[in-house]
Amino acid sequence: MTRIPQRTVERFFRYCQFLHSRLEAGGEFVFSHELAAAVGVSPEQVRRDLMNFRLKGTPQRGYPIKEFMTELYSHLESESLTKMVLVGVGNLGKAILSYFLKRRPNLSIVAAFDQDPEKVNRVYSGCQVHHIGQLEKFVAREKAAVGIITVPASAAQEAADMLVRAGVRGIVNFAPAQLKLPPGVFLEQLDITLSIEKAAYFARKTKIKE
Amino acid sequence: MTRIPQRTVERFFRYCQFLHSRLEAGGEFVFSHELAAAVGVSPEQVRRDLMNFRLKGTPQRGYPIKEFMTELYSHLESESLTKMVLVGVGNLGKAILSYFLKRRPNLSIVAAFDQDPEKVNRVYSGCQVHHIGQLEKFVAREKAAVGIITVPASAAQEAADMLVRAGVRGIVNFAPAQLKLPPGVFLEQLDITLSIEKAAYFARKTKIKE
DNA sequence: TTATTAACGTTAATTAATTAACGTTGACTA
DNA sequence: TAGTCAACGTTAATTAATTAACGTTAATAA
Repeated sequence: MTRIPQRTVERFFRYCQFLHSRLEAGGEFVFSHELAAAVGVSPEQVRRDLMNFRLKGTPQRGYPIKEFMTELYSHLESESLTKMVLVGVGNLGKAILSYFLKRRPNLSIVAAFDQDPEKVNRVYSGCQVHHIGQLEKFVAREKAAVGIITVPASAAQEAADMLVRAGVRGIVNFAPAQLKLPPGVFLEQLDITLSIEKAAYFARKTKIKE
Repeated sequence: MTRIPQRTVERFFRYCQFLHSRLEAGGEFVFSHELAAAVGVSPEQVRRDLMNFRLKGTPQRGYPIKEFMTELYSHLESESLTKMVLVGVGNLGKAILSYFLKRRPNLSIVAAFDQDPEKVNRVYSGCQVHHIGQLEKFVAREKAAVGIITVPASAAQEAADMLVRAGVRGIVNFAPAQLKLPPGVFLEQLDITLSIEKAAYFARKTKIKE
C-alpha cells in the first residue's frame, strides 16, 4: 500500500471523530464539504486525503460513512487491543485518564504508575495506579505498546528508560524535556506550555491580516 | 522584516527553553549541534532557522546566547505583559495553571473561570477562579489577549463565543470540538486524545524501518 | 432524451519545509 | 606565516504538503 502522509493521518483521526457522531445520528453518507467544515480544512484537501485510502464516493451522495470507517480503522488501528500505560498521576495524568475512559474500542490505558504512596492502589477513571517500581515488570508482561509520560521534566528520561527497557514501541511525552530514545521507538512530544506560548505569539501577530 | 516560517517559530520556543537553562548554568555561547541535540533536529536545520533571525555566530564559539535571547524575545514576545485567561478548572485546567506558575516574564494566566460554585473563589497555583458569568466583563476590562479553553466539548463553543465577544485575539482549545471563530482570531487546536491516538498508530507502524 | 448540475477524483501547479552541498571564517599550530 | 579544521552561513536541490484546475459522473428535470 502506498505510504500515507503524516499530516493526512493526523487529519484522518479528526474526520473519524466527526464521522462517529454522524453515524450515531443515523447518517449514512457524508460530503467532502461537510467533513471539511467539521475539521476546518478545504473540501479539496478532504478529497485529496481520501484518495490515499482509495475511498470512493458519488457526486450525489458523497462518501459512505460505514465503509469509510471500516477502511479507516483497517489502516489506522490494529485489530487487536493496543495497550498503553501512563506514568505520573498528577493533574494532567488524571485528565488524560478521564479522557480515555471508554473512548476507543481498541485503544486503552491499562494501568497508571506513580511514586507517591498516597496514589498507589487508588483508581482514577477506572484505571488502577501501581507503584513505579512495578512498571517494567507490568509493561513487559502485558506487552503494552505505548507509554504516556506525565511526570516532571526531571524524571522524564528515567521514566522513558524504564518504558523502553520494558519494550514499548512508542512514547508520548508531556514533560518539557528532550528524551533520548533508541531508534525504532516512536516519540511524540507534546509540550502544552510551549503550544500556549506559540499561540500567544501568533495571537499578537494576527492583527489586521486574516 | 522577512516573514518567519511557522515551523521555525515553533522550534524557536524550544531553542529558547534550552538556552534558558544554559544561560543559567553560566554558558555564554552555544553551537548549532548543541541546540540540535537539545531539541532533536539536525544542526543544518538550526543554522537555517537562525538565519531567519539574522543571528550571527562564529565558527570558534558558536552563537552568543545573550544576543540570541534578546533577538528572539524581540521577535517572539511583546515588551509588555500578555494576559491570558483559562476557562474550565478541571484536571487539565489545574495542570496548565501549575505549569504557568512564574514561567515566563511577559506571559501569564491572570484569571480562571468555572461554573462550579465549589471552585469559584478558590485559588489554584496562585490563580484566582471566578464564576463564568464574570468572564466577559473581566476579559474586556483586563484586555486579556488569549483564552485557554479546557471545558468539555459541549461547552467549548459557548466559551469561545464569550471570549471573542470580550475581545481576545487568540484561543487555545483543548476540547475535541471544531470551533467557529470570526476571522482575525487565532486558533490553536490541541486535542490531547487525538495526539495519543496518533502516537499509537505510528508506534505500531514503526517496526523495522528507522 | 438530453441539458443541467453538484460533487467527485485526478493531475498539475504552487508553496512550504527540509536536507544537502559547499564556500567562508578565524583561531590554533607547526 | 601558511596550513588545518571545525563550525558557520548561504544557496541550491529535494521532498512534502497544499491549493487549484478541470474533466467525469450520475441523478434530476425539462
